[in-house]
Amino acid sequence: MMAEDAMETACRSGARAAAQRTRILQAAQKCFVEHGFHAASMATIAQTAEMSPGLIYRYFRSKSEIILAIIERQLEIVRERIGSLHVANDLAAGIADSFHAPTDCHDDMIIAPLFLETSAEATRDPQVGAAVAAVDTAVRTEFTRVLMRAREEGGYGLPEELATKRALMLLCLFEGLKVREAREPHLDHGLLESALGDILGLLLAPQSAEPAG
Amino acid sequence: MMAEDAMETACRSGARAAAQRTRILQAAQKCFVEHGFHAASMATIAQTAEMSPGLIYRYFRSKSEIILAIIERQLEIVRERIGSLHVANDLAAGIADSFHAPTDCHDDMIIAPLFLETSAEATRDPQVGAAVAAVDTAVRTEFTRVLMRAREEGGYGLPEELATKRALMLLCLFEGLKVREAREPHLDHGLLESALGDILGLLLAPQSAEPAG
Amino acid sequence: MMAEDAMETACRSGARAAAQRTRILQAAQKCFVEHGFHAASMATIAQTAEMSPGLIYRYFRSKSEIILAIIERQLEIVRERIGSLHVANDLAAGIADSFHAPTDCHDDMIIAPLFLETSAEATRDPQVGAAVAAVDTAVRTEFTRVLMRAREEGGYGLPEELATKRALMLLCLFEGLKVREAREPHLDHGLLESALGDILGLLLAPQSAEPAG
Amino acid sequence: MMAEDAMETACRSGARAAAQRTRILQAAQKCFVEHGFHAASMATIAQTAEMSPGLIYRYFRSKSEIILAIIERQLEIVRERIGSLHVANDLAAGIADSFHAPTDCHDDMIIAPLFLETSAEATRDPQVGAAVAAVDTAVRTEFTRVLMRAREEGGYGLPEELATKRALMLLCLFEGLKVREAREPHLDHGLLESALGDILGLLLAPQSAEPAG
DNA sequence: AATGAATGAGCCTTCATTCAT
DNA sequence: TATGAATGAAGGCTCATTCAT
Repeated sequence: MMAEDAMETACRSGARAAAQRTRILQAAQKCFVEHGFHAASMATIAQTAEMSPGLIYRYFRSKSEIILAIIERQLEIVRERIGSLHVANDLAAGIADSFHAPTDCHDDMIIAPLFLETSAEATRDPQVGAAVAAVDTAVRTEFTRVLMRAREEGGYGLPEELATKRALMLLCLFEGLKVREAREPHLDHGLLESALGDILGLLLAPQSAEPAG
Repeated sequence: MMAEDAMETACRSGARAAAQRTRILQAAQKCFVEHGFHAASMATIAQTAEMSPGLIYRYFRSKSEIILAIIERQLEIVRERIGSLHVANDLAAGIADSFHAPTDCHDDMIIAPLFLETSAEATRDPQVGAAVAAVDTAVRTEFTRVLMRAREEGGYGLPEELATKRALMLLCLFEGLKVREAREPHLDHGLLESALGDILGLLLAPQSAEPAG
Repeated sequence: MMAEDAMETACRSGARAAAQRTRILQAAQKCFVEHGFHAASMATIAQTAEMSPGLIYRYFRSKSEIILAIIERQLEIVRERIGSLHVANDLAAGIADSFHAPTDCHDDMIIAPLFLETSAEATRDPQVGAAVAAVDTAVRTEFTRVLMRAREEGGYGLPEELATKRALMLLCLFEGLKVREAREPHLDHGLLESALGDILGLLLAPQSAEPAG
Repeated sequence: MMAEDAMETACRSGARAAAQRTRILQAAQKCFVEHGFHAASMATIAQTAEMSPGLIYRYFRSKSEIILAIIERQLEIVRERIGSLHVANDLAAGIADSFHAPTDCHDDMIIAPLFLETSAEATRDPQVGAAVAAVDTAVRTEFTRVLMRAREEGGYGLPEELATKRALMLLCLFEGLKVREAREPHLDHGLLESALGDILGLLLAPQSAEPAG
């Protein structure tokens, strides 16, 4: 009721504030991975972030805003990854490795449970649905572009129609891997890598004559 | 007063009891799809089932038992579907169609949001994790078997190692489709069908000489 | 709404009805002893009485009416026991024996937990309080009368004032034994009997010269 | 901001926390006396304590923990009282006075309804049963010791066997008084005091020759 | 007379959020 | 900025009671 700088309604700015927000988001992500969006309580998040529950509300308006931020960050990671299709040499190995990576609070990974809950939430929350659809469309578009690009330019030289189909299937495949990560975490690493090698070989092979579907 | 001594699944037996259980499960499934496992309240489920909250507990011991029952039913559907790979003629079309099917309480469909939440839950609840892993392993095994079976016997005549890899990728692909269903519900139906046709053609093609990965 | 014999508002009459009431009361008593007045549910009582919950309400208007009936029966037993002071020979042994009697549904025993819960309830429910106080006063009066009666008439020949005091103390003693029964159920039987013999000897001894209080 | 690192009894520490715990326990005791352990609701307790229901759970894990705390406190009072037999002068008056003391939330009194419900609960809850039995045994032991102690040392000079019996009977008598307090709250004070004087005179009298039982 | 399915109020408990300090 | 005590609205679940059969 005294010094009350009421002009800062939303979030804060400045280096300190950013650090706090990051701290909270990392804690929240850890809790969400461990318990899910709903089962993770603000108290637990606060404890994990080693701060008081009240303080969190200085940086986020609500729990749902934190969830949105986490989802947004996950989408951001996807956006950052767009284009990694270039490096076709060890693609299978890279993807397979990220499969068995530890679920730590790595800030640059698509965490399977978060991905799944986000995808489910997309069917309920229009805001999430729109954001997710936008990113996915962008990814498919970029995938398609890379598949169409000439081989000598680091692409795969597929004709547009085929590239569009293959891009979609690639996306499904990668997302399916996230599902697999959650449902069968002890999946054999060697099998996974060679299976990926096989299918990527098929999908990205230079086109001469298509097999009859 | 009708067939009295029927299968005693859980708490009560009898035709009436079975009908009530079904009614509850359908209502619960609807609520879970709309709000998620944890956000759906027993009160909402009761209202959807057009009964009082207390009555539900005559047929299910707890909310979590209902969740488990729903999950178990979804897994059951998967089990029932194992082997549909045989019918390779319109496989792509069939899968694509089920993609755009209405999300009604149809009792024989794998509902995308439920599938995703279940997969996420598998990460946390060991009971769910075990059930899910068991089913998935069975599916992969059956997929592999079909891929290995001779063409004249309705199979695809793949050698074992390749069949194992392709089965895994097929599973990922199908699961990825469920993700897509949630994230991009308005995906173009024709594209999806032809993309599926293309990739299934690649994966299930008769083997003469493999393309170099 | 059809044949509705509305003239039977309260309980039923007839041999069958009485038997049912008894059956219910015995079941209720057993449940109350095991779980307490509040923790025992009507469903449990019904199950114990091997009848449906609904049927109970044909014979008792409410659970609280059953509780009252049980309390009333316990008081009745007390009333019936009034006057047993006559038989002074084996009084100590008799009391001590009833201490270690099995807690079965014996219909003619003062059950310790019921006695205690009833006494507690007496401080809350005026109806119970009044009934209990009435019985206790009667008991004290009768005790006093016996203590005053001449020895040759089966009494103890105490003067009125002393008899009044001793009657009160005897009542406390007996009630204290009920408490002991609940709190120290494995109390040594021999000790109890001889302790009772000792104190009864003191209290009921022929009066020549009183000790100075 | 005051004495910060105090005794950490349960969940929280600090002067404020202790005060809150006390506040809750006093409110709970009042409610338990008025309604009984099970009939008193957390909402009522919270209202009595003039706080929100949720806050109680900051200081107690559950209702049952509160009940246990109340019971434990009552037992503690008994422990503190052990040994008051010394002061034989006005013993009868003192006991009689405490009989008619107001039932306020005095923190150092054995409240009759609580005592009775606790005793009944001892029959059902093993934890309560054990605690109660332990205290009672201690009390009897101490009573016996005092009765055996030489008169010149503030005791009553009874031989061991007799002391054991009389100690048991004294305990019953005192407990019976608690029953009486609940069942006949308007019992004549003068009568009670003189009756106690009489019986204590008998039980604690110097031993020369026992009367024949 | 008898059943047991059904109701709905109320109970214990949790938790997102606020606010005095 | 930071705390954590406090709130109060649900949430899951139980149970006395009713009623169609």
